[in-house]
Amino acid sequence: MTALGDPTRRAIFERLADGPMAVGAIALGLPVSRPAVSQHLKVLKQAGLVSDRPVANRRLYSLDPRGIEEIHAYFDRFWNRALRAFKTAAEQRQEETP
Amino acid sequence: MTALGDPTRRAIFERLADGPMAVGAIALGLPVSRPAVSQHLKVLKQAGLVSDRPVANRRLYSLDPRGIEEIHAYFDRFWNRALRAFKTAAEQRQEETP
DNA sequence: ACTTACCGTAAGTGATAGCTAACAAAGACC
DNA sequence: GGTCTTTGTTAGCTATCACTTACGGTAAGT
Repeated sequence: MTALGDPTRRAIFERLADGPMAVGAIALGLPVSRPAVSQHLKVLKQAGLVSDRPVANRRLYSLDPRGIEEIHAYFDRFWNRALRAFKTAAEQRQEETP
Repeated sequence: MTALGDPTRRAIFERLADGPMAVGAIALGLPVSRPAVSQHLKVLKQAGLVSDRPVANRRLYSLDPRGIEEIHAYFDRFWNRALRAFKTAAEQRQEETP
């Protein structure tokens, strides 16, 4: 969650949604250097959001389903809790002004 | 999205999921000072994630449904895109090794 | 074996962000 | 009116972070 706070990291993350990519391909089209992308990928990997596998000369990075599922579930729970809070708040207001 | 990158801000955000709260009540129980909470709330408000209304001496902060819905929709789209990518990747692998 | 391509890591730098302390403003209560 | 409470704002400091440059390592191609 903290890993997605940086805009550049989100850009990388969204880019990977279309499929696996090599580091150089990601850096191309981003306004930062390739080592910067490497460091961001390291952070995303430690956060469990991406996974990498070596293929020939390069390393292909892909999204990690488990990390995404984790965030997805987190926001689902949160969304429900917020809805309950709104509901009870609405009920209380209705009791105040009958 | 960037607003939820900070852990303290997420703590405030999760705290507000149980219902509206005043600034002092939020600061109580957090390891930061009250002005820090005020600044975080300002950021969250500018991000459209919380809304405030004055009640007597204090200001009650609540979650903004629109902001939450926005993030929820974002992750839903992202989740679907990622699933499509995984599906096509699996199909390609199956073609490679028949 | 040599070169080229691709990637990770270390060191260093500039900037941003979060925090505290101090002050100012507005309402409630005597 | 005076005091207390609650909150927003500012200045200043510190630490963290994102970035670039430079280097080393590995695999493919000649």
